[in-house]
Amino acid sequence: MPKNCNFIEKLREVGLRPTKQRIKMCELLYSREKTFHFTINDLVKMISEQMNEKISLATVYNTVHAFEKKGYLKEISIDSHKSYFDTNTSAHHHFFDEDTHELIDCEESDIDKINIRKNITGKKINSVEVLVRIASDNQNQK
Amino acid sequence: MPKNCNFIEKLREVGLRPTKQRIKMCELLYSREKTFHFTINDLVKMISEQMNEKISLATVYNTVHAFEKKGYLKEISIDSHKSYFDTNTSAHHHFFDEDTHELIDCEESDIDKINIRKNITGKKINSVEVLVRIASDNQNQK
DNA sequence: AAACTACATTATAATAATTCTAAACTATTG
DNA sequence: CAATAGTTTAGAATTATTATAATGTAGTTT
Ligand SMILES: [Mn+2]
Ligand SMILES: [Mn+2]
Ligand SMILES: [Zn+2]
Ligand SMILES: [Zn+2]
Repeated sequence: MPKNCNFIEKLREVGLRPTKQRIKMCELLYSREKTFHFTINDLVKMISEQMNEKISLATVYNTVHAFEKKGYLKEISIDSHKSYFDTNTSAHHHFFDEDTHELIDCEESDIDKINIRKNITGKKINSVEVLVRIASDNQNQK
Repeated sequence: MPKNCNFIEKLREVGLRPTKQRIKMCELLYSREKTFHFTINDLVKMISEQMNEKISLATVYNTVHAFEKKGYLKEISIDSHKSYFDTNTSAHHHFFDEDTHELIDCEESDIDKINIRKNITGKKINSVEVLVRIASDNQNQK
């Protein structure tokens, strides 16, 4: 997604009508310097706090899924009780903090390229992603 | 989990009362040669098909979570729309077939040991697991 | 072995997350 | 400025999961 952005054009490019609601959501999701992770709940809060107008919950779901389908968002399944989305849509690795339930992106350089030796006939590999579960190290307290 | 098994003893060992329902579920889950993956729905079907008596849905949930807490089952989050459990409770890697939504265990030898170069202060690594998403290779059709 | 107690099971209700519905609205096309 | 196809909306419906509270049972005590 671009930086300063003509979101209207970006939406048109993939065949999504640039409605008021979609443009607002683009602004919230893609105006930051860094990509980030959020839940639908987070996003609804962001919208109601930072926007004057309301967006129907159904539209938030619709729009998130429309963006996901168009490759503007990626769904991350880590915690079966919570569904995360990621504005970084490339295949990448994550740390998941089991204390805080925080998702942290892993830099390319933090993990060596992974070699899959098994070949499943008729199937191609779409992505290879690592999940590193972390938690506070209580061993370490002196 | 053992092979031929005194499930009663196994349950007692971890402080779970060996009730009729729990023993039945142990039989379904731990009498097979190979470990396997299932959803709550799968399990409910298995129970109603292979058992003469019924088990309340609440008990299925309670028992699965009791087993999970005691380390007899592991929850696998891969698809936010479905919650999988695994009778293989060790940390291990998976293939996920995006066509069939099938989870396949990855042998130890199929992926090299993963080296995490990033260190997050105050946090220890609990597990490192790889998810390889696969799908049918349509390129390959002649 | 009867009684006791703590824990477990059950049917059902409640909750939470997500999707559906159908009417009202709006961006785009001609 | 129609006409049209796609979109938003409030609210209903659906689904998965958890809570409730009455009943039942395993393990222990007498
Ligand atoms: Mn989705
Ligand atoms: Mn769980
Ligand atoms: Zn990420
Ligand atoms: Zn597995």
